[in-house]
Amino acid sequence: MTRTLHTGRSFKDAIYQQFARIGKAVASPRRLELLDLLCQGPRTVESLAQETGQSVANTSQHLQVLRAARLLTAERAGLFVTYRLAGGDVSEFFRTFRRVAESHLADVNQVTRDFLDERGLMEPVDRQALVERVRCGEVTVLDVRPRSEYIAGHIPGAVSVPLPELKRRLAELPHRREIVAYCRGPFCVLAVEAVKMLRARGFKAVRLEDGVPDWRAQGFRVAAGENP
Amino acid sequence: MTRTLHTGRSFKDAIYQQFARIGKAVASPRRLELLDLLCQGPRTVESLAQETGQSVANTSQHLQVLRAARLLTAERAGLFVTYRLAGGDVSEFFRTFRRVAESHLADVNQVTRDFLDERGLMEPVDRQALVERVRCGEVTVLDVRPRSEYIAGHIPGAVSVPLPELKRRLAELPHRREIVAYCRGPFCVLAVEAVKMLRARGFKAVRLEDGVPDWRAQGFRVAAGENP
DNA sequence: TCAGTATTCAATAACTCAATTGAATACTAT
DNA sequence: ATAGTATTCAATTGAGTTATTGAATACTGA
Repeated sequence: MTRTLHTGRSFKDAIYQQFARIGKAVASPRRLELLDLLCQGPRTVESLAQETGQSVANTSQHLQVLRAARLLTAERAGLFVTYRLAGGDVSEFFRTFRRVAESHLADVNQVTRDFLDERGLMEPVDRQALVERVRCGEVTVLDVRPRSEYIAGHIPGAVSVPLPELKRRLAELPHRREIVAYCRGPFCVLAVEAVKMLRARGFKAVRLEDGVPDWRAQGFRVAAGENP
Repeated sequence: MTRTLHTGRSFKDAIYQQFARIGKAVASPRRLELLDLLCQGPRTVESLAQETGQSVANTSQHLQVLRAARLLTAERAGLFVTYRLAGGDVSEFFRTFRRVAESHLADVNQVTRDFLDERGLMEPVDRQALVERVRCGEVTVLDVRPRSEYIAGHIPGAVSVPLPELKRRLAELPHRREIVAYCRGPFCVLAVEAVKMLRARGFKAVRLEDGVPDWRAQGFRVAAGENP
């Protein structure tokens, strides 16, 4: 009766080996960063390399690993190759992954607190109320990510002011009305920097922790294109 | 202006490195199998080693990796150490992981088809209707997993008949009424084997692809303990 | 065709991981 | 205490992964 000892062993081995392709793909910090960035929208190899501070060759190789695991697709357009998520469920997967890391790894919260939790920036924002207040013009929503990410998808009504431009575009912002700044998500520094700068100059600013994928996952509408 | 070139680089590195702890934990087929088994309920090291066909030492080491990533907790009781999921969200994470693998890796479906999709076993079962029919006594639900997994959690009304016992307990089963067999989930062979055996003996049997975690995730009640 | 640019490939060296082995530890029951 | 069992540890080996480098390829526009 060796039967029960290896019931479908070769099948199990094959299945878990396939599953591990996904696991191996998300086992490297570099690749997780690339995946996170691609959750914001499609990008070329070079722009990803620049954003992450890696060499182009290294970035290209990591992207190929992610593509081999079918988490990304690549498309050549002229000189450039654009990578994008292979589907909406990949973005959901990344969010689940991030949530597990967040809730199980105390170190994540420690690191985050050390870097981000300054000056009471962590007040939670009521999303449903925010939608209403934007519609009434009671609040200005600021998207401080690079413009290409804004175009790929943004919170309806949000104004695009990439962080590097913020300082010289302060005149465009209302001094009385509340400003809600958001960026890529809970672990992105852009909105935190923006809020710090705005507050230092007397604006009434708070941070929304959501990124666009989080906003979408909560069932809210997402706008695409150049306009708010 | 080197500022923008490495905005919060050390923070990002720290965060993604933490995320990668989870990724590395699920990068090994062996560990994924252990995680899958633990989604069915707590188990000791030795029973996991036996189930997976691995040495106890190797199993113990993999379990410790999963524990270091905070996906599992361990508790000693006498001679035995019992490992269990560190939280309900780990089970949800595994389900998401599995779904991504399933929908993006064509090979997973190929392998599954080769092993499981025989004799039209793949008809889908209507879950909501199943709940009703169980209540009315129109159908018998068979849990063919090991008894300990049944006790840890099962579909309400289901009868526990572990696959190795099925052959000699056929007399307990109704010949007219439909039998729905389930096991650990869509990639488990137990229920498939059960249905094959039952059909060969003239029973009217179908397979429910869900495992208990899937059943629970769909919002259905799960029963615990010895009784249906 | 040629120069120029974005991306990929191939080879390498440093590093990390997986499975095995045998020994050590933790605990129970006698 | 002692024997016996479950688990963990430590050391080893071979395999796999990462980042780097320089060259090759793919494409555009003159």
